[in-house]
Amino acid sequence: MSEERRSLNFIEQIIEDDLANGMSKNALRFRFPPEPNGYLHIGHTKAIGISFGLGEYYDAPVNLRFDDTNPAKEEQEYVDAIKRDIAWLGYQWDQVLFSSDYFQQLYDWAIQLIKEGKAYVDSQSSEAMAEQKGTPTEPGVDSPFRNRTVEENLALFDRMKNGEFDEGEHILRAKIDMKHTNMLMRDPIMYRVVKRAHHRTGDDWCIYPMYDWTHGESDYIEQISHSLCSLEFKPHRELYDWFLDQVVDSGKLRPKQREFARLNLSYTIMSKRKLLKLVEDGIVKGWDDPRMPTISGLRRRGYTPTALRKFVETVGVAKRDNVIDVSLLEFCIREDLNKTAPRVMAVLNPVKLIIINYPEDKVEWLDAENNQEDESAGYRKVPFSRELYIEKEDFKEEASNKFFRLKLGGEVRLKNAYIVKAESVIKDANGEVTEIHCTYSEDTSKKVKGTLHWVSIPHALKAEVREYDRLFMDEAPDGHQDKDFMEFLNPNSLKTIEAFVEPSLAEAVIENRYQFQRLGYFNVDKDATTERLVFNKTVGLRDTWAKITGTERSRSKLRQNNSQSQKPQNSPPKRKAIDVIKQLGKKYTNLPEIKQQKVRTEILELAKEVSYEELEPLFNTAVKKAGTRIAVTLVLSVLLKNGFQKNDVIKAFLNKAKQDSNRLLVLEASKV
RNA sequence: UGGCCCAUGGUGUAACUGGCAACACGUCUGGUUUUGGUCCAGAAGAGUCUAGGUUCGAGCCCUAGUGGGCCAACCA
Repeated sequence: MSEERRSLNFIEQIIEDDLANGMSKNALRFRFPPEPNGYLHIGHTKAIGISFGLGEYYDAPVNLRFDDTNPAKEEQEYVDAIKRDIAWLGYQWDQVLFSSDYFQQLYDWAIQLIKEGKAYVDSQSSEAMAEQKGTPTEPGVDSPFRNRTVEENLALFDRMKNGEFDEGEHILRAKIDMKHTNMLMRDPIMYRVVKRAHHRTGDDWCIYPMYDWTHGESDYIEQISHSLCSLEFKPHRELYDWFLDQVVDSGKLRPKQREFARLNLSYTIMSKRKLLKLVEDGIVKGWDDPRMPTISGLRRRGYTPTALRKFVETVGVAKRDNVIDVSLLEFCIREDLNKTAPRVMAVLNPVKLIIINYPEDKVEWLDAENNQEDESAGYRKVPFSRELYIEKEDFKEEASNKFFRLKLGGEVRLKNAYIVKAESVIKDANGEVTEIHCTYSEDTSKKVKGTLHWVSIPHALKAEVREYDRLFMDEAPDGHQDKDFMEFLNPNSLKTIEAFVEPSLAEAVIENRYQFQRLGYFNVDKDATTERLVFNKTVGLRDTWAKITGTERSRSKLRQNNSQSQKPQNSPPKRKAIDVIKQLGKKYTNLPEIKQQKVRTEILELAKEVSYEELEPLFNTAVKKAGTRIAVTLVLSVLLKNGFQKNDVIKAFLNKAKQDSNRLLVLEASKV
């Protein structure tokens, strides 16, 4: 974070206030607390960015704490993956810790609560407990076991711990208030019996603490100053504080939980459970499939830590529910790769181009700039010969002037090489062009409109290129109550292409990122071997040509259309009307009567062009901008123009006026 | 029917303790360019959910309403 900082978000504001109120800067300490039950995704990147970012900014320690209180779901594999991802993002944790480190302390505190009469063993079935818990609108009722004696509770809890009971027979609950408006405060469960080996503590325990009993106490043990989590934990805060109250020592720092809105990305799902299903059902090849929104998937896709961090920073921190458009993510990776990725030439959909006046056995090794955005990137050699591949889409026998590429009789520049002119074509039986015959000239100073990328056929390397499309067709695949997110799967999210690439790529190694010129950014997939190159398409270049032709599906255009259908653009006359209203309306009330007349006339003229459908929004604008009188005049004239009877109009008006209980409106309407 | 949270251009975030709404993405022009990329210049697009109130003045404060989210797992 730089000296010239953006405005503080609300969490930073809280911290600044704490600091101003006497908290020592040295007391600042944060934590990131994932449960090791899956891989981290782009949503976690935001949480990571917030806590670790704060750590970097304040030079405060950040713990990586695995919240591992449920042995049924957690695995070492996930612990390793999570560490790997965070490290890859470039963040440094202070300590790696586990909630399971605190099992003994938590147990001791639980005993203390039992002794204080603040916790009891309940022996009902989970169904019975659910029933007496009430609903958000109805209070719960006390458990019949709520008033067991301390001795009884102690004895039962001890036997729970010793494995004398099966899962579900008994649980330990905090004794708070079954009628509390916050459901979480209705005697929450602190411990349950789980007879499964824990990935770290093995069979040491058969009772495991619940999240609420664990989280705040763990923050307290670690002396976390600010415990930041996402919005859905807001209701837990009250309980977090209650549990803290039971153990906090006045001499020590008391952690504070604060909540921010989690990140949502359009066209993707962000739930570990659902992502797991994609993996288990074989929809994707694994957690790190390049189509996955996981950090490891994004990494394999070719995203960089820089881009991801920039993205999270740009997205900001607030409490409002949000859906970030994927185009922002794409912008961030393009911005980074544009500066850093070496350019190379690759042809994905080849057609032969033969230069008839170029000697058959001649080969020239031409200089090609690696990255014009980065002088230090230098040059490489690319071979040029009589027979080349170019993209099929780059040639048309005939085309309009807007088509800057190669057409019969037209000239085009071959990137890093010469200018060629298409003389004739050879077609197969289906009429498909199989060869384009050209002549070249060595004069490269000539101005031509188009530049094409190409590869020399005898020198080209074969490569597998994997192009990805979004995994889901719907903007919010898990946002439908009536439909399962799996229904929105895109059947064509992966396309595998056999491509030809320039020979310099023989040296490419896994995770190297390149720009295939005019095509997009690609990186070497981990499936690549010394014999076989495999590339993932990270993201395409911005493509204004695709937008113009509409040949290729342009996501931004689609999106634009979508948003337009949701909220139509103003028609030209309406826009004009609004403009006039804006300009004139402001001053209207201050104008002398004669000029007011003039303004009204003008508005009336305008109204003739406005359609009935556009009336209401226009009316609202008019009321705000120019006042009720103008608005009424305007509306009336539009209605009349559209063939309404004057009496009906006035009646409708009075109705509307009453409905909105707008006295002024009534007054004006009755005047007319 | 309860409690809590939220409400600013298409999207996301700003607007210091009230002073006529800014930045980024996206969109659209034009220019440069051996990438229809980058870069440069510019434009359109909200008057801050609604209605009241306080105030000389409200996106910021108050009240009511509307809309959305979260909360009834022996998950985290």
